[in-house]
Order: sequence, then C-alpha cells, then structure tokens
Amino acid sequence: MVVPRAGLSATAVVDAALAVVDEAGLGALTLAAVAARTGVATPSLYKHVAGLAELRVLLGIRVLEDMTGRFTTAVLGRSGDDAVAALLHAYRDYVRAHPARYAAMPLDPLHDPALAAAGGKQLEVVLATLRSYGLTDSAAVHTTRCLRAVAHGFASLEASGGFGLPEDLDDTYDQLVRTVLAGLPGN
Amino acid sequence: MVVPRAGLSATAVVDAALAVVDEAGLGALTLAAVAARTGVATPSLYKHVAGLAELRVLLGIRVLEDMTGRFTTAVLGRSGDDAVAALLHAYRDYVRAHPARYAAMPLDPLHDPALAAAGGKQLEVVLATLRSYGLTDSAAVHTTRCLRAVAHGFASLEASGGFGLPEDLDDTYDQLVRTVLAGLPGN
DNA sequence: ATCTCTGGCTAACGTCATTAGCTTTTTGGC
DNA sequence: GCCAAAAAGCTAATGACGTTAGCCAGAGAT
Repeated sequence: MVVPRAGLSATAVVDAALAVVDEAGLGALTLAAVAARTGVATPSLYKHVAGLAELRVLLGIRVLEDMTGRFTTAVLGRSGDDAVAALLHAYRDYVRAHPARYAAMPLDPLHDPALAAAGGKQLEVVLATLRSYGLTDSAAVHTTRCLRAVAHGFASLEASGGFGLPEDLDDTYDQLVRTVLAGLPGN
Repeated sequence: MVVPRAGLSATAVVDAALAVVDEAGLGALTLAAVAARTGVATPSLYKHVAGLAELRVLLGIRVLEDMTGRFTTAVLGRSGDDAVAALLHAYRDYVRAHPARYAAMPLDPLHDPALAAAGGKQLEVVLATLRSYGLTDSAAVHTTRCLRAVAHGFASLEASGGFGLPEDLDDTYDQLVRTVLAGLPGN
C-alpha cells in the first residue's frame, strides 16, 4: 500500500485538539475527534501522546501559556491600578474570545508537575504587576488570589452563560474592577 | 423468580446520584454507578429518569435548592453588610462542605426551563438581601452579579485546589469580603 | 542492500449510554 | 376476589469511546 504519512507530532496533535475544543466545546474533545481531524486512526495518536489524560494536560499547558502571553503584553508599559485593570480586562477578554479553550485550562496547575512551570509563570506575571504596591510576600499572595478569584469568577460565569438578565455585562465588570482597585493599598 | 422490587423513584435515583457524586466526584456520575448503588440494572433507571442528561438536570435542581436553603438561613435576622457577609461565607462554606456536589450545580440555570425556577429562587434571596441598600433594580442586578462572581470564583478555585501556596485561605477570603463590602453603597 | 526504528494500521476488549422488547408485579375497576 | 392494564423490573443488542496488542511499510543509517 502506498499511503503517505500524516507526519504527526505531539504538537500537531495538541493543535488539532485545540481546534476541536474551539469548534465544538470541551465536551467534544475525544481522541476519535482529534484523530479524524488529523486524518489518522485513533490508536495512531498513541504514538505521540500517552492517552486522553495526557492530551488534556498538554492542552492545559498550551492554554496556560497562551493566556500568560496575553497578560504579559497587557501589562507592558503599565503600572499600579492601570496595570491591574489591564490584567483583569485581559483575563476577561481572553475567556470571551476562547470560552471553550478556557474551560480546558486547569484551575490547579501547581498540583501537577507537568503544569507547574506554566502555572508558575502566569503567577509571576501577576506578582510582578503587584510589586509596585509594595506588598510583602504574603500580602501579595492574598491579593493575587483575590484578583484571580474575581477574574475567574466573572469570566467563567459569563462564558457559561451564567448571567441571564439583560443588563450590560461591561457595566458589571467595570463596577467589579473598580471595587477591586479600591481595595488595593494606597486607595 | 421471586425478586422483590427495588421500589425506586425519580427522587431516589437523584439521591443515589448525589451520593455517587459526593463519594467519587462528578466525573464518576454514570448511570451504571447509580444503578449499582440502587441495586438495579442500568436500563431500569430509564423508568424513572429520561437519561443521563435529565439526571444531571435533576441533580442540578437539587443542589441549587440545597444551597438556597443554606443561604436563606444564613441571612435570617441579618441585614446590610452583616447579611451580605453571611451570604458570602455561606456560599464558601457550602462549597467546602460539598465540593463535588457544587461542581454538579449548573452555572446558567436561567437558560434551562427546568432549572429556571430553582435558579430564580436563589437569585431572589440575594436580591432581597441587597434591598436594604436601596439599590435600584438595575444596580441591584450588577451588584448581585459581582457578589456571585466573587463567591463562585473563590469557592470554585478553592474547591479545585487552585490555591497552591501555603497562605491561609480564611485570611484571603476575609480580605476579599472586606473589599466587596467596601464597594457597596454607603461605605 | 539490509537492519532497525518510527509511525502508521487493524483487530479486539471493556465501559458506558441508549433502545427494544420481554416478564413480572402491582393496582384499579368491576 | 378477578382481571386487565400500567408500572417496574429484566436481558440482549447497538454504537461511541479509550485503550492495548500486534502487524506492516517506509525511511535512514550502516
């Protein structure tokens, strides 16, 4: 038989998985779907990825790094409240742009060795943003947690259609961001 | 054969589903597991429940109502900041007590006719709690959303082990609650 | 030219949801 | 009390999926 090779790689498999998730939601992430998209039989994926569980982890890393990149450019050249607001808006914007992808992001990256590095980098960006407030290490951690809780809470609810009433969501988020900024040192 | 009937009902099936979720997590919620727990063959469950999708909805209603009950008792006899703080703490406490169950709660109840009633009741409790601040209808909605985003964000991150560092989570939540209360009218 | 590794394949199995169709129990009307 | 019909259970079968085992072709190195 003369069948040209698909020329797959772990990266290409994750690319396909990302496309599947973007198009059909996290629930549609199945090895069968990824195989179909890459033009390969399902078991062939095991040559590049250990299984569905590992694919999910690799996808998580990808999304984590993707978000970190956006955050980094969002805070570039900003500081103080300006930077924090940019961070919060970048978070929401990312989730709005890629809701299904966001659902693929692990919420506890630090607990998986494979994800810890990517999670740590994202944490670093936030901690760096807070540095100008002169927060001590522990205080910075508490504040980072608050920022994350607020951004994740709002964004995940918005992405899953959790806000059913017609009021403008931009207004709600502005109010939330204002409240958070007011709670930072020096305000 | 003389096989006594199991005497199942939709309610009993949901009870079993809840037990499965509490013990083994939402990912373990399978008709096979529920059937095993109720001592019945898997297809027999279809006599009481239309399928896994409906079971999930019924479970969602149950959890939603359960939470609403806690919220109601939490705000009883309180008002203003005191009531809002009680609400936020009741939210977190519920999720800590039943993390897997919370994951079974739909975030967008208003979009499913079957869930809308239960979701609306929960919303009512929060809106009633905010009444003493004299917020107009639209402002009350924005504030309710903020409260929900904060509570859901923190609680879901905590429940999924999203806070990896050793700092005390009670301290973080206190800070968050304080910030939110400070953002309410009259503070 | 051959050897070996790599990346594909098919076949098979177990788990799950779901449907169809059968049997037994319960129950309501008489 | 008796009988029909509805209710509640069952087994068997199907199809999607993940996963494993084992086979085969092509590419590169020797």
